[in-house]
Amino acid sequence: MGCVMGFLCVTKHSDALPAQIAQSLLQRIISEEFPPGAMFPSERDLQDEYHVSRSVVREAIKLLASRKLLSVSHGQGAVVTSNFNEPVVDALLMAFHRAQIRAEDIFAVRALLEPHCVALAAQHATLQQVRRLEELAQSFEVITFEGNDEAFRRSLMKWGKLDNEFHQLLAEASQNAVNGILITVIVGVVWNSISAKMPAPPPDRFAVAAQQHLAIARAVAQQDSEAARRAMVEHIETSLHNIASPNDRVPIRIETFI
Amino acid sequence: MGCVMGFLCVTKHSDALPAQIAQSLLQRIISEEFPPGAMFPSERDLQDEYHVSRSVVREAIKLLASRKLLSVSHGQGAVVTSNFNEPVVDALLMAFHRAQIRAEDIFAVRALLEPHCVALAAQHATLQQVRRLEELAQSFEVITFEGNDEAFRRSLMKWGKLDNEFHQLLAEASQNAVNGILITVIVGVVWNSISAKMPAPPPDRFAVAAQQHLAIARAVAQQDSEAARRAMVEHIETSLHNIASPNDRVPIRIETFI
DNA sequence: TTAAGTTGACTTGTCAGACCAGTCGTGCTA
DNA sequence: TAGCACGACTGGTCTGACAAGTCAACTTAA
Repeated sequence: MGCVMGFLCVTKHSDALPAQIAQSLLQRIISEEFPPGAMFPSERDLQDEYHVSRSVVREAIKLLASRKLLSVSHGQGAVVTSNFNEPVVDALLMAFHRAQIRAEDIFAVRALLEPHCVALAAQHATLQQVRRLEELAQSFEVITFEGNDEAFRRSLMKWGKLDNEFHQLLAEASQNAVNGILITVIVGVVWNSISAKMPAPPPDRFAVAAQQHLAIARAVAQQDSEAARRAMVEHIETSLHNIASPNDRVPIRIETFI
Repeated sequence: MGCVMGFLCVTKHSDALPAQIAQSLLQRIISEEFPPGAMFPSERDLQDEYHVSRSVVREAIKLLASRKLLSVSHGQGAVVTSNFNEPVVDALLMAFHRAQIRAEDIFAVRALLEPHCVALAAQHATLQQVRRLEELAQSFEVITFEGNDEAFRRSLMKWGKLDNEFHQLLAEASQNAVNGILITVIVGVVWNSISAKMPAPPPDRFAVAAQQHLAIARAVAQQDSEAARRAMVEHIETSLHNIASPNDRVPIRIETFI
């Protein structure tokens, strides 16, 4: 009763039991006692271990799951996911929606971050990263945007997935992890939100973007920072026009937030 | 039973009741049916309204509270906070800790974002914003960093609060809300995390920073974008040396995460 | 009249135990 | 051997009870 962690036995019995247990569990996740991918103890087990009721355990688990640190499924149990970027995307999406951010503003920031980042990447990218980058850049070309709306959405999703990886890879190669996380997160916001509602543009728009991806990859491969920077500036500008109108607000997709 | 929103009555009874209700409530928060600061319905009321058990309602509320959209206190009830930036700070803190971000990397990104931002602010700041900026810049000077460690922490906290507002105000004045949110969030990370563990530096370090704040405010007041940019570059550099060693990792404060 | 204290009607927090509802492996049966 | 039924897990929901905190209205004493 109010006795957390057994021996630790917090006597102060007036404070958020679920939060305390969630904290304890989080610490055990961070310390890799429960490494990513591992099975999490069942609610009944935790109930016994912490000597609290199952409701408390459930709320604690819910707390962690809402941060996407656990993935729980009915009948099976919970597994540790240790997903630390997605919660940022979710929260940022919310903040952007709240502030009625325009697509234009997002791309203005990207136009600041990414050229700088790609210039760094041109200096620091490993051979392996360059190879993957070129591979990715080439795969944009084979995506076709013909057909009805449903086919367009499918293609768009494929494109978005590649685009995510492309920009994320560049960010990683820049050797500044903050850059990496911010760009990953912002690109995530763009694809999670804005692009979901974009109208189908003329197909050749994407051909231009595909060429730009190739140009960026080439410049990075040649370690030409300035060319890379220029190519990225151009690409960001094109992207804005491709996937949004400047005054588009960030639409919220509540279903992904909870 | 499994019948959400009364008339809506989702017959599919196999999926995350609490999440559905949290979604519904979130929508009602966003639509300002429950405006920020307003009292939230009690658990029993919601239980009746949605025709589910209290456990389900509690979990739904917990979901929203964990996103800091509600603030619930024992015996009183829950109030709507609509706090959309803090969740980003929390999540980002987590992501940074996970990626073992160095303080240096954070300040490298600030050195990219903030000078650009302050240059815009110099062009777009309103008279009111300029006044407040100068007011803030002056109040840094009167903070003294003498005395024992506890006194130092108190002064540091006061400084941090002002610093937060100073940089946030500049970000707002830049007229790019994305910039505003990102900078607010990053400054939040810095003050929430790194500065909590900083050792007490020689007091005159802060005097230099105070002077820089004044220089920035002056440049913005004179609408001199370039001077503002230069002053900010210098300031960011000083700040890094003031509040962290370059190789400091972002420490995690789990207690604030849950 | 005023100040302090008590009571009661709220609120959220926790507990216990029951049952429903999925998932998966075991072992029986055809 | 292929397929099915069962049982032993898992999480999901419901119920009703009580503890614990808060606040306002009401009483009581100065």
